[in-house]
Amino acid sequence: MQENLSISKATVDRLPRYYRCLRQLADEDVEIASSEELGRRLAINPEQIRKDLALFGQFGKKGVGYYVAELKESIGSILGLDQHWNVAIIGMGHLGAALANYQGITRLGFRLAAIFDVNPVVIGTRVGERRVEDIAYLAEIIAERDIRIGVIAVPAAAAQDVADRLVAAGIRGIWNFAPVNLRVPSHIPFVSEDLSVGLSSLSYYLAHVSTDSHVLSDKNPLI
Amino acid sequence: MQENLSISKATVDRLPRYYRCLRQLADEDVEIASSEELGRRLAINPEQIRKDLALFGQFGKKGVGYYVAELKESIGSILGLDQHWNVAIIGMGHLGAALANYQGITRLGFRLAAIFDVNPVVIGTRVGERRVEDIAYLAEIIAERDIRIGVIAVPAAAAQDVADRLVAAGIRGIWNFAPVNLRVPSHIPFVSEDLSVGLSSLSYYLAHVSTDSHVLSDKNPLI
DNA sequence: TAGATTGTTAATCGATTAACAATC
DNA sequence: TAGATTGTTAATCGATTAACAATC
Repeated sequence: MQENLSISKATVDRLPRYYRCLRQLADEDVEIASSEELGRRLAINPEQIRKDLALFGQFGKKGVGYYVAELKESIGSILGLDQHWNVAIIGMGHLGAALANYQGITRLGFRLAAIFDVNPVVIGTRVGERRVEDIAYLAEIIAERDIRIGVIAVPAAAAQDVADRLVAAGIRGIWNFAPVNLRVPSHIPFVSEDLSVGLSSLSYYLAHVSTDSHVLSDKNPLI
Repeated sequence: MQENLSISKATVDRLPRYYRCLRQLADEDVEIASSEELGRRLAINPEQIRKDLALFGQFGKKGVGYYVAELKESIGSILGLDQHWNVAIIGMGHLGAALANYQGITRLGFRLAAIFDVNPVVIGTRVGERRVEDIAYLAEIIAERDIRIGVIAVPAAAAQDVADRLVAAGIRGIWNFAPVNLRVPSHIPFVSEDLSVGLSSLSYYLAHVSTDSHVLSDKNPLI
């Protein structure tokens, strides 16, 4: 894990996909996989995969391939998934509820350590194994429970304020679902999921695929 | 909108962001915006924006900038948002419910025309203005109501089957939320939203930012 | 061993940024 | 007009693909 040069965002975005694929392979009791096989499953060039992996070390065996279990562990550790960080979700609307129940978070090794809302009607209700807490105690609880990641699932208008409070409380990273361009100090990594981008770009391809069929013809540009 | 050459995925992914920004500007009653101003708001280079827009036509006025309302309409039309396509959501778990209540879908001009599930307990219940229908009638209803986009919000294990049925029913595009690599005929555009990718890459930056702070230092690689 | 497949260097491709003439 | 800002061409940068020597 001793990379010394900057890893491109494109590579970082592929790592989770490698990880998921390796877990699936492990579930299927596949012990060894070549870059060729991984590439087939992920629709990614084998060369690309080998190049990405080589940035972090020598994980394969020439003439053999990659040991699935081993590589899975290595990538998990590169992604920091073995650190079991505590996560808080802020905003218990429909989306917040979906995220609180989202298996993926715990399956990746994160712990849902707190759920916050402003609405007195919602505060105190049970969501899964947790109880919704008053956002007034945000800072205290984040510090107390060593919460590292804040998930913003509040309406757009409240998002920047929540982000500011999270940063002030010492959060390490932000996963944002509000459709706004958050302003966050540059040392705090954050990822924004804007669902409308996905739907709009799908719409674009729908609007253009029928007339300009070559737009999508060769080399499917969608993931 | 008479582009004749393939537009890169990178550009298509930026269009929705331009669109959202223009709508915000319109809400603020801003009438004219330069590529400089748009760039500041979106953290995108002005040159990039001008280049992207120029691929579709000449929307700006030299020495002046872009007329917000006009450009908003143009980009909306490029994205196909003026077509008001009918959408169906398949799977009424937590995520499906969140999507059914997601304002973004209707705000972009899509119509939620059907909601499907397999579970007899869920079928018939109200979600917003619609009633959940039996997935057994998927094909008929898609044809009857001219539904163009299918949103897959079922568990991973069921996703490929649902995709196959959507395709057989004549769906035009698929918005997939199940964490699987769907196999879909190449003429059907689809976009997959894998939330675990976003969370994992955030985790990566968290795991590496403290020790290798230069990884994120200049030119924030996150959106 | 022979065949297969990695890790890595070199070549290509595409996307971003810079520069500037055109023009409002 | 002078100043500002677009549209577009050229230069740079980065990422992907191809090729192949190393080696299991």
